[in-house]
Amino acid sequence: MKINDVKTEDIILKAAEDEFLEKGYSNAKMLSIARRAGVAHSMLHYYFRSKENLFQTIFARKMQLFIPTYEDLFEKQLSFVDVLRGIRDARDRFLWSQNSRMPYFILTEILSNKKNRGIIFEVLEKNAPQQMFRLKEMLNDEIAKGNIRPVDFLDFMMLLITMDAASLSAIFICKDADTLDNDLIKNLHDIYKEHNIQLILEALRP
Amino acid sequence: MKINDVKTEDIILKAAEDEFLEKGYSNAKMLSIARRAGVAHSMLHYYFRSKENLFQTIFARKMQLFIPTYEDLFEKQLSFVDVLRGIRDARDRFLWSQNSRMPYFILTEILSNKKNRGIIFEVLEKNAPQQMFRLKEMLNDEIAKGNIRPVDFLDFMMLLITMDAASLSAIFICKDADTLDNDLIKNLHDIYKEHNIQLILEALRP
DNA sequence: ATTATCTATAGATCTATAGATAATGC
DNA sequence: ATTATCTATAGATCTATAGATAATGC
Repeated sequence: MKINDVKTEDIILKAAEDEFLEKGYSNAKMLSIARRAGVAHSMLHYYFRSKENLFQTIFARKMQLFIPTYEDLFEKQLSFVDVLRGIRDARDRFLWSQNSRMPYFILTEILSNKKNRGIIFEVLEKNAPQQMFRLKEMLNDEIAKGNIRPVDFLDFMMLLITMDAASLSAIFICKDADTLDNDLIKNLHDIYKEHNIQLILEALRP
Repeated sequence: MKINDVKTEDIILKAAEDEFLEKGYSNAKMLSIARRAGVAHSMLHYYFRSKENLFQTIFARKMQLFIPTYEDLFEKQLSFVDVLRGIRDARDRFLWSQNSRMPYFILTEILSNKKNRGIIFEVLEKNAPQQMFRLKEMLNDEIAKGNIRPVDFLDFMMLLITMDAASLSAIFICKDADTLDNDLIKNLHDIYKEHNIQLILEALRP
């Protein structure tokens, strides 16, 4: 039974993930998730109690993939901007690779929902506390040097993540839209990355 | 009766607009709109037949405000970039002024929904056909001169609107978020405007 | 006589649970 | 004996409409 136990639970999680990403929390339906998973919908409640809980479980897990391999990033004595670039690349890979609706999802369901907004930071704090600490140190260093105006660390992170998610959402919408060729989309994607960092640093200039 | 007729219809429209902007199409409820408007919910169907229709009616009307006073923009012999800046400013004023959830709404309900995506273009084409024609001419001119790679006019417009709506959504989320001061938000807002145009022109370079 | 408004309710969903039945571990 | 699964259904909504009642125009 243990074997089947794990399997069913995972099948439900996968089905729920697809459903939530595709339709967002409110439009996602328990019956639809059950249908995707090929189980009776009472199973969703058996394993996860409620829709709310199923959602939370998925995204606490999903967000863990947000944590990239930061290990070596701080060993290289990189400049602040280069560290930001490194982190952004990891974030970008995560947002872009998984499912092209992911950035859009992060923006609409996580960032714009105060109740869910903390999830990202909780996961970061929990899974990469040392890296967060190092980054915070670097930020405060820049502030002390007068390169950046005083800003709260979490606000700073919020800024980075939100701008990224928004840009990638826009690119996803354009990609999915009409006759725009892939070449142009790739171009946009490459260019936004550097622009977003410059934009934020500019906005944070004292 | 004519007097009361118009009033009720407008009260419903206003209530529906608030509800749709706040919650999005799916989460908006007819009963909730009726409650906001202070009328029996059957009234919504009396005037607008269905939820779908009510939505369409509101946003066809709302989107008309998207059309700024472009009249003088093309008289001044401005460069292509400056025309883009002028149009962007008008778009920005519209998105920013109305209701701070407007950019977010445009992104999530209009742009990311294929069925609704045409609304913006329909309205533009209907209410500012000459300006659209002039802009199209300018774009094709830039393409002919080799400053911009060949791109469909509607795709180009889509790009501009989507990037703007996304950036403003991000800024709105940050604004609404935490302890970020208004100064910083204003900075971000000022800077993104020029960045977005540069980003798009860069991405469109041949 | 026509138009506007309200009350009541049909018919579809949707989340969640109760209770029966099947599968596994000991 | 315990765990997993299914069927059936309660209880809340939600959209939409039917039909009665009130308000206005002629």
